[in-house]
Amino acid sequence: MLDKTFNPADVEGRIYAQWETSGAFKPGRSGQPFSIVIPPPNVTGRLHIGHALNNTLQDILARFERMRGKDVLWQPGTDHAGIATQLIVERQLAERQMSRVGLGREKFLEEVWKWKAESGGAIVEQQRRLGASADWSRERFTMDEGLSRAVTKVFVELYRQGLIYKDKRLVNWDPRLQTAVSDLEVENIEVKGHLWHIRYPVEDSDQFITVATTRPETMLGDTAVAVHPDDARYKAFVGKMVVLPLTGRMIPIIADAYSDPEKGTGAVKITPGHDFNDFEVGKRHKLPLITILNKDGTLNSDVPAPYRDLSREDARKKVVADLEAMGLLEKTEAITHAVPHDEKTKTVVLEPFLTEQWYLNVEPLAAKAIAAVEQGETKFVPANWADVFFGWMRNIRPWCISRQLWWGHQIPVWYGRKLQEDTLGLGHRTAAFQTEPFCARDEGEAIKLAEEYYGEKVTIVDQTPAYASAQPAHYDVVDRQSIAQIWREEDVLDTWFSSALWPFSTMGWPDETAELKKFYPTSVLVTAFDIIFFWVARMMMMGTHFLGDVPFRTVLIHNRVLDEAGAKMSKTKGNVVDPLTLIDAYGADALRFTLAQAAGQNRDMRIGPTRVEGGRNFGTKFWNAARFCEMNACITVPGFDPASVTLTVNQWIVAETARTGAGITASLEALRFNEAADTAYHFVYDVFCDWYLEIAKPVFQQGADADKIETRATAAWARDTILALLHPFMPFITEELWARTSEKPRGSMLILVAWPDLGSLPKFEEASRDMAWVVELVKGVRSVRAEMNVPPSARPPLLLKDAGAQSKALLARNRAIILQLARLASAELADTLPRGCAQFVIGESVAALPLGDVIDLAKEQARLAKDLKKAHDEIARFDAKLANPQFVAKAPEEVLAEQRDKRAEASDLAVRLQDALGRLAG
RNA sequence: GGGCAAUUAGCUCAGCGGGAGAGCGUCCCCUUGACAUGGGGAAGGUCAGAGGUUCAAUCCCUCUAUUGCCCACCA
Repeated sequence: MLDKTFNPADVEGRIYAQWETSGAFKPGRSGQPFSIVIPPPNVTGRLHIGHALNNTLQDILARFERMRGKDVLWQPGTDHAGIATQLIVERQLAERQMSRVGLGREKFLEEVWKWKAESGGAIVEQQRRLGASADWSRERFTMDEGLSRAVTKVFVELYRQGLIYKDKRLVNWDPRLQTAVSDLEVENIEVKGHLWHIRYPVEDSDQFITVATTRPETMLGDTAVAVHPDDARYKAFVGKMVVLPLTGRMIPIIADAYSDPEKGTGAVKITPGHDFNDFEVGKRHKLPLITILNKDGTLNSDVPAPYRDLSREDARKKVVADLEAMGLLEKTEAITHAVPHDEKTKTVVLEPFLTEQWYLNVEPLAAKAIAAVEQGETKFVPANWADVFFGWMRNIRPWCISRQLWWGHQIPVWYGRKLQEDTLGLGHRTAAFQTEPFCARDEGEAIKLAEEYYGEKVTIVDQTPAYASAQPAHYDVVDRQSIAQIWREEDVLDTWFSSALWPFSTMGWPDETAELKKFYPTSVLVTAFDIIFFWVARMMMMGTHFLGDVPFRTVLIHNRVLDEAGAKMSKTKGNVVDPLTLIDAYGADALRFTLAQAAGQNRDMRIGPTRVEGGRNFGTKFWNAARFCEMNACITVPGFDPASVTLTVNQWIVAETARTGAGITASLEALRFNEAADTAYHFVYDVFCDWYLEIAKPVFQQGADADKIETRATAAWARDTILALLHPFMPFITEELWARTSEKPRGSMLILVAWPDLGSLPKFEEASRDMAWVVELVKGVRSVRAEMNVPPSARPPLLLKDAGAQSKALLARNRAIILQLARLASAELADTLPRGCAQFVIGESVAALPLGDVIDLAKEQARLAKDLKKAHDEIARFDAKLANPQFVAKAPEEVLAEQRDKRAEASDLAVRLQDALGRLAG
């Protein structure tokens, strides 16, 4: 006997283990391939509600297609998440009074791997808690050996194709981590700031030229002032020099169209070393470039002594104060402006900083990816996301792929240098310090390349020699025993570089594996819109470039999960909804079903305890329906043919179940999860429980034996079918019921049961018409009873007046059901109605409850009058339409006929209501 | 500054060229043998506003307003 409620905590773990050990998650069946790669979460992360949604949708598809007989590969794994992970480990080291630099690269990486081993399983365990049916035996990690091999191959090939190159230019620099970040990792945040107007004295005059800036400290690196060539105010100044305050340097006033006369003062300070635009201006005018910052963001030794080693913030204050003291600060305006921040922490202000970095010229790759989407080889769902994809791809810029981190794929480039023999120990030949990059798959190949290049033996040194970038005066530290040396590039690759290969690197590429052949391109990628650029676009580029085919046929973009109040979840706000807490409280099925129901196409979804409670209640409802079946001996009958049932109610539920199954199937095929979930929800509540099981009750209690047998078998069939249809959404509760609602153990777990094939079942149209009439009649009685305050315990008779032959037959056939559901003593035909009836119209008939003297005449009159008014309103609406000659002339015939029918219906209704009112009065 | 999306019942959202839907909440009734994590009934909406297309517009088009998001080098 089933308990009154389902207790998820008792069964989820057990059932999950059964699935996993049975091999149900593994591919290898004979059907058509269906594959999904999971967006790999950060290996040391924890499951948040966004993951829960993302994984739920994938799992629904995986389970659905598996039941449909496809050979499903759901590829799981995790991402090494360079910056995030390195930061965590550094923080832990700091707590132990240790540091990354103090440990050194090798030891530090050992620490990271240790941490990965400790915490790396957590998120995967959480995905299991959710019920994810991924093939864990294939779990991959972006830094594991196979994937690293793919990364190296891709890098080397792109390098040799000339698409990867090193360049010295401004990058977005994170002074805290001391690494470059890509454009995408920058978030411009509006902050309150100031616009300082600073006077620069013009040489040999008592005049000033005033520039406006939000970053006054950068003036220490100014190398020009630019004005617009057509700006009459400043024409006379062009070509003159100004004395840069605080430094005394002389810098030119130049004319450049970059300067916008409308903005600021119309004259703009040019700092090529610390501003992307100024960098370009500097190039155009061959201006010197001065870097004023150290890598940690403090001011370096190229600024006047009072400012050295100050933080950016302190330097700003001091510069402003000093200028003010000198009377060179014209005014200070309070403004709000966008300032580049680190996209993840949103706290660190990034600086444009001149460094040498590795870049990938993505333009040719983007062209292929764009073409693939244009040709429909990959489809976006919803389709409008393709425009977002196109918009970015068509304006794509070189991707800065190097990071000054230790945790990540170390760039497979070795630098070599060769000392001229005659310079050994002498220290005067700069040529000796020329370095040459060798891009290679491994050290051996690098040595080979270098030896070919230098024509002599090469030795490896551990890391960049101190003298590699040193000045010639340091010659004497040279290791004289080696003439030619190579050392490996210390930088690592952007995490997204390896993620971009995920769809094929996880399948064994670059080897030509059976998986690749069968499962690439993958069927669908399920992800959120915020990583279209970071991830989707880059997978598209790498896939089309290296595999010659797109990585996925469909990209399903789902929306973000907000908290119940509609706010974005963030740790700082403390409104993060933890999916594990929800699973603990309501069960994984409840969370999954709620997420699926909320997964509309357009809007962000709001999820919180009250919503999930609804999902839990749904599970309980169905659980109890199954419990009712169990109590009434509804046992799955092997070989039962739903097409063979004879009772109206059974024919009806067979047809309704088939309709529901078709609806869910179509919705899932179209990736409309909310539609599929809603269809199931309403079928269970409104059809199966509220009507079918209620009607089955009297059958089970006092029906004929043959009817009982058929209804039991049909109920069991319908229940089993619903279990299967619900399984993708609520795998645990359905699996548990599947196991517990059969006398003998079933042959297979539900996870591998075939998706219900309902297409060939008869429609049972007559039974459906019967039931529609019964439902309408019962609802009519209930409505009257409630409104007329007929006590629930009272069992009045029902009289049916003016019934036609069909209604008479319907009443006769379904009398028992009607009496039970409407709580009536009798239901008979009548030619006339006694006084004091509560009446309602059903079809051509009038149904009446004779209430005698207890009837509240005024109330009944009002009720009927209200209905009558409604009918009259409708008639008026249809008349207006039908009286329009344009409508009659132009509307399609079937629409016209439909409108006439409806008009007639409303008109008949009005007549009968009028009669009823008349009887009431008379 | 450019782009995208949204605006439907008190709240959260579906829907979508031919008679306005769900969940939650509210109100009334019911502890009836599957389920009170339940059942029955009801109230509640000129589908943001203004134009246009159409025989017909909540739905298509344009504009406006409001909100949210994305992108952008703005001193």
